[in-house]
Amino acid sequence: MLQEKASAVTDDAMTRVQPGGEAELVPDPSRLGLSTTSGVPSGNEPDQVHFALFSQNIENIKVVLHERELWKKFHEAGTEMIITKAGRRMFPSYKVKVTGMNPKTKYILLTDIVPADDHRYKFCDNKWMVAGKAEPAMPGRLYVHPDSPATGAHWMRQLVSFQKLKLTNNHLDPFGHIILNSMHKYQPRLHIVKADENNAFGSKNTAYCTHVFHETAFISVTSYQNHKITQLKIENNPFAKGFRGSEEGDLRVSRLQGKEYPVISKNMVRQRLISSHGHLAGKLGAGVLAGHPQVLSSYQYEPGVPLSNSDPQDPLSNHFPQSRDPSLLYHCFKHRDNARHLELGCKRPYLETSPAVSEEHYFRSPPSYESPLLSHPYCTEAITSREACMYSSMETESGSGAGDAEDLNAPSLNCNMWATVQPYPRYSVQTVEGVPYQPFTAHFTNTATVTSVVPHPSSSMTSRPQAEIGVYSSSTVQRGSRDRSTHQPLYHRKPGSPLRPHRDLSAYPAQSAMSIRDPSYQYQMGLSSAGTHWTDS
DNA sequence: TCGGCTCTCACCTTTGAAGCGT
DNA sequence: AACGCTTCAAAGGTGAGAGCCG
Repeated sequence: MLQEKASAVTDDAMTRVQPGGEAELVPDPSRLGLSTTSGVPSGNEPDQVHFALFSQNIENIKVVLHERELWKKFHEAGTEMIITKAGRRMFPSYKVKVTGMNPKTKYILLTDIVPADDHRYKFCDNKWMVAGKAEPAMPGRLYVHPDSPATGAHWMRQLVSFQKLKLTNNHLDPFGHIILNSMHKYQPRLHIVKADENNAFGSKNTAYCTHVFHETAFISVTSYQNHKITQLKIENNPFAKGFRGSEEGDLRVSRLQGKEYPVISKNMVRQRLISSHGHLAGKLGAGVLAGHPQVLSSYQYEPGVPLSNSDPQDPLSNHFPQSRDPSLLYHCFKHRDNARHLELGCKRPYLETSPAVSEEHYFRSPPSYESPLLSHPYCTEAITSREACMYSSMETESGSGAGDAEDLNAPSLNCNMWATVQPYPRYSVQTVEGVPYQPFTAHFTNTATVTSVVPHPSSSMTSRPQAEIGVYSSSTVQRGSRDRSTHQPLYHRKPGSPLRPHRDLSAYPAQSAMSIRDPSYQYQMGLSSAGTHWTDS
């Protein structure tokens, strides 16, 4: 039942990816609760939600993944992302070009990373294989773009970059980084939430859309398993330039020779021999990474649901046992419920980090499955002197923490309830392509707060790489004339400075939003069974 | 006890932001 | 205000070794 509820609330429109990688909106009544058996919209059902949805103009928004080709390269090799205790950035970084927004409307852009499935993986014989059942999901956290909320004009002006986002395997991470399990597969998602003054977050009219770029899926690791990924990172990441040296020569040679796999350097050989000489053997052997039946089978999300868009020739399937449509998935829906969730109270917002108070304080909070955004809206005041700010709620098995079923007495469409993290397959929500899709839910409630939050344009909007996608800024950045208004050191945690994982948001007036300078805001949201937020009926 | 796998940490190089002087 | 230089934090992957588990 909960699943049905989830499906009803989440995906009411998806997009097919067009040649350019843009999303084409495809309203899907089936995801509006009008049908739960098929992802194919009938088009016959009266659907006021669609009407409302379109009135939001959300459907016009198109999102293009920046450096898509690079992502594809990684994806074809089986993208791996390092996760560390201190937090590691993603590379390639998640950057998008957004178009189709109303220039004057305010939007909030945020990302989250959800489990792609229920499996734990191991890298064996030069390919990823299912190694068992996934460990319990980490508390879900949201990364809100530091410029949020900002006008459509602002978002469309240049690339929107989430490069500051960090991944960690520290379950007690106080920094607001997104917590992942190693050797698990994840899928980043982008959410665009309409939040202008007349249609604020949490209001009845709030609409959002979710974009999923299939090629950004990755397996989290604590050290690279596939040397091809290592080489791609070294080749493409400026910070890894120092490792190019002779290795690069090897790569260059291999590329020139048109080999699918690079010549393996001494170091690589050594490394692989140490870790698993099977890898090397496989690589030097056939050089073809055949899909593993067992792995592939795990991606049959729904019996009877064809993976119509999966490309059997997609080399990715040789690495990532995933056959989803190699495209952007997208869904929009209109928020219908006025949340009373403010009453529910924010569980432990991560703010200033103080070792003394920190994790213990935070995690001792009563289990609750409410999305952090539910209990605490943007919490302007909360977002302060940290690299990342997030709100949290404790994960519960039953979802009872969300507790307050009464408060969740909302219609089937409820934008205030942003889904908790679940692997895709657990949801019966169907995309147009027949791919179950995980709803993203969270609570955005306080209009005033939202609008006063974080006004820091400029920050992580990347300017340099725009040419790559044909977007240019009227201004140029020159050495010595950098915009130092961004990432103000005032709020930059210096070494040795105390960490303050959280503080009571309620203690800070909205004016304190003035101090929000951090480039990122990461929110923690509850991870629950699908029904946690859908107990309303 | 042993071996394999996973994870952590110190290390080194590069990049870019910040600070300061001109 | 613009520019140039210096400093340093943070980014990257490497590699050794510790810890865990079967």
